[in-house]
Amino acid sequence: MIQITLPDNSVREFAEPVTGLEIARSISNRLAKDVLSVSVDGEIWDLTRKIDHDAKIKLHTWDDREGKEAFWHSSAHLMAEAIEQLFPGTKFGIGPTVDAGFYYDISLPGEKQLAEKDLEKIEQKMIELARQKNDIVREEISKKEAMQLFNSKGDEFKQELISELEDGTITLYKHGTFTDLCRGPHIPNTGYIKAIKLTSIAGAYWRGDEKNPMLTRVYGITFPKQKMLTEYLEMLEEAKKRDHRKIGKEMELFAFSEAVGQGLPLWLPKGAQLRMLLEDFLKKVQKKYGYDQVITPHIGDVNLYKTSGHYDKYGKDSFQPITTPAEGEEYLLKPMNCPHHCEIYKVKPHSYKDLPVRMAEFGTVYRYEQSGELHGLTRVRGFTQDDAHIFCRPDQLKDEFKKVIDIIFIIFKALSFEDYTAQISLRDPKTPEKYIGNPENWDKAEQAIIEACEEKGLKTVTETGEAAFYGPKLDFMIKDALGRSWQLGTIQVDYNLPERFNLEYIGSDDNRHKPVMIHRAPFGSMERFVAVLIEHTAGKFPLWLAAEQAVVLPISEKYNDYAQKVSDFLNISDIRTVVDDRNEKIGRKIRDNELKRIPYLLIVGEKEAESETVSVRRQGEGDKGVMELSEFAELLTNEVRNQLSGLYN
RNA sequence: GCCGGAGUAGCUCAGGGGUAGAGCGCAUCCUUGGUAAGGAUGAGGUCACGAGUUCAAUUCUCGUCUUCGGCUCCA
Repeated sequence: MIQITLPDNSVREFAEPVTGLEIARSISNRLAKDVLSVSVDGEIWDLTRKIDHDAKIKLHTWDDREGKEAFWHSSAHLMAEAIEQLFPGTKFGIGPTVDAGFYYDISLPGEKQLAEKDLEKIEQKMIELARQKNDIVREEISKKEAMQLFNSKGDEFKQELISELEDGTITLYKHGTFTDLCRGPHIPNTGYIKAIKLTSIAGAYWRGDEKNPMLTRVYGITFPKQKMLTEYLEMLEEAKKRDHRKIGKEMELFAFSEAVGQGLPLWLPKGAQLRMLLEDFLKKVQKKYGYDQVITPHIGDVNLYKTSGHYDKYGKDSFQPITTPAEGEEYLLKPMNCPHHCEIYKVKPHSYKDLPVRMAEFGTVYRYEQSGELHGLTRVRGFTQDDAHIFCRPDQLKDEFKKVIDIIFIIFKALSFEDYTAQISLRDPKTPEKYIGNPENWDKAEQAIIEACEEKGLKTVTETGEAAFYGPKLDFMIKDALGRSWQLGTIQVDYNLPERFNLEYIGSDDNRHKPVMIHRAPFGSMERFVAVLIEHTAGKFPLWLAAEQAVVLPISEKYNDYAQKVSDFLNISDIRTVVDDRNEKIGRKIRDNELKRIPYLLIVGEKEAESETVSVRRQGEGDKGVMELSEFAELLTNEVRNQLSGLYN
């Protein structure tokens, strides 16, 4: 008797070894149709593999990551089969799954290059092969046999992979005419794959090392239903519409100019307005939390960055030093603000009573990012960090950390960022050489972060080995409406710079002590934050951030004067208002201004002019009825105040 | 930086060895209108830049720059 325990702890008994598929069938036919893979005592198996011992299992369908992975992994094999049939002699690297789909790294025979046109041919072939419903069969093989097999195929990539595997653990998967070295698991047969889209071709170095030959990487995605592919493609279209590069151009927020240089954003008036509103908001919050605003230059003596250690780390990847008429004098565009802030700390001696010192600056930094890495506003060569450094006593660390978390909460609330994850990055104790500072301090800092998060009720994920070389950190990742994850805010503990800059305070014991530094940037950088904000809101910013909060639309030119009066009144009431006095019909003005994403449209004609009112329309929501001017102003003021309540409470 | 696409009007894009087209936007005029596109006329382009092939290049070839998708690197 074999006892199979299901996730709900119910137990099913089978007289003989049983496959995942058979178990699913014993539960329901529907499940048998949907199931893609099975976990057996935590290990993911093929559905067709016999379970010959008592086990805890879980059946995975398309709704589970494990199910999708088996499906896409099999799809990668199917693609490889199609490519091998179309281009005999192709060598194969690796073909794993990714977040959305899969890829396979291949090396085509001779000088053959794959072009976009070829993708369609491969898709066709894949569909043809999928329809054959070939069983995907697992086979255990000795290392020697495996080597011989791929040697006969002349595939040095697979041989390299095999050479690193242990004998007795090597498995092959076969279907149709194709055999691959693979750990699995796979779906039972290729017929499950109904809809196929190969999405792109890219170059990729073998094993991710630029010293190795470059392979051709083919990306694709597949689905068990045609309809799912259609929906996926529609979702991609939706994502394109939200792209901050597109919206930024459309709304005239920012631009790039070849004449100025790659990766150097130009903030247009409306983008600058948006950015300044964000900065002013954060400045107010920071003031409330006891920060002092400072200002430092854009360049600094190269020795400053040698002291800080940034020269070693960024020097070769950065803009080259600026020389001066003086012999041997060199300056660097600053890659970081912290060295300057350390020097500010050193301007005068500090008593333990002065701490914490909190220094904030919207500091613009320059880093020579690789040209291929530049991307809209999310990765640029000159950007402004909403940087601040907190110099505190070790006993203040946790408290200060908690206060920074509070600031981040206020910001997230003001921008309705609800779906975020917080990641604690700790050092990897196995590689102490990667980190500087003594382990005792590291322990204290890591503990302080963990406790601060707990006390703030922050749900976190912990990643070991992801810490910066100088200290552990807490990062905030925001998911946009399409589920893509972006890293924004960061809080980092640093014992390194106080050491390097020899920072001190006089303790109550009259001795000199080293302060602890916290680096923090709730937005991360203004550029990236605005990019994410654009994608999150699709350009429909919350009222408090809209460059134009209301637009007055006169029904005809006869009411332009009244419209101007309305606009003047609202502007005096601190509501950013403009007038659309173009010679157009009201329907046209409504359409154009809706598309400009202005939150409130105020229609004024004969009735409104007589009664000193406005007819209010909310962007995306339509007619809201007629209101007194003062009533409308109050409505907006309250809405803004409500959005910024974190600041005022 | 590497691999592969792309660069035509302000924007989105079509075209193609004989010096260019659409829609939107813009300008002027008509229209003076009540909740998502009123009408007419017109102005805009060294077809990214440089070289080569050719009687002739925006079109073909090469290089450069920029940009897009990846890779690598990285806050």
